[in-house]
Amino acid sequence: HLEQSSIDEKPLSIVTSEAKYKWMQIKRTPAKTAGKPTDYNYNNGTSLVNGSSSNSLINNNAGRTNFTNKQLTELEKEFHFSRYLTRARRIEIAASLQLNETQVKIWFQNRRMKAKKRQREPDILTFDSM
Amino acid sequence: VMILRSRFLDARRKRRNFSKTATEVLNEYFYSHLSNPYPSEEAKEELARKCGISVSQVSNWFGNKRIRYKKNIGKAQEEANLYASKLANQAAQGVCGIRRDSDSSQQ
DNA sequence: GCGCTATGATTGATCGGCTC
DNA sequence: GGAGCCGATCAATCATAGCG
Repeated sequence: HLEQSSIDEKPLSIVTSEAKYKWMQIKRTPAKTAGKPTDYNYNNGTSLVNGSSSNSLINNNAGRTNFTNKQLTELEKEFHFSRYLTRARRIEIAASLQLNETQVKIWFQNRRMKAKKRQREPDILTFDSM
Repeated sequence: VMILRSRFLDARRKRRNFSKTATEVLNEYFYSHLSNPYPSEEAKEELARKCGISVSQVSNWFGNKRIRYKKNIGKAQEEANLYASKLANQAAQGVCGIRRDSDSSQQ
């Protein structure tokens, strides 16, 4: 972690947004998920937004993957069965859903956090409007 | 049925903008901690209480704020200037409602 | 209403820290 | 040394709110 930024403290009285602090320069490495032995990027960059079609829509190279409804449904189903995956099960799921192991692992991690958050702050379902 | 379920379970469909005072409170905090706008869990709880929103919403707000602020660096930021002068005035008057970042923390 | 921008929420993926 | 997990965050995107 970065200690004080080189240009630390004391913004100018007139913040013309130029005085940058460390956090303003944070950049994350693009995302390396894509190509992994287990998955393939069919669909070159094109994407059909959460389609009802079947196959994944992975961003060509790096970037964020858009899971299909089918993939999400299966992952949810699995999650409700067990919140944690064994290595073996992860491999199976990844293969059947054509995702790589890391994606499945991360999905479960995020899903656990989501569940935890919902437990802390339950959804207030409002059925008005529709 | 599944379609309807997913449709209505998508919380994004129903959204309210925060009250003006809530936004004001959040902005005051953000700009008075511009060197490190990452409120602690306790600070988030305090802000949530003051604004009448949840801690998650406070987190979302800061997440969006930081990203959008960064995207606007270089462009004119009236809001930033507005709060900058507001803070300057408060400092001049010794107002201590909002304590400014006195340290140079990280992350 | 329509088009466009502002804004709150969601989520795949990254980062640092910790455990085993 | 390394893999997986957690908690926080990033960054892109979605969907609606709000304004002219």
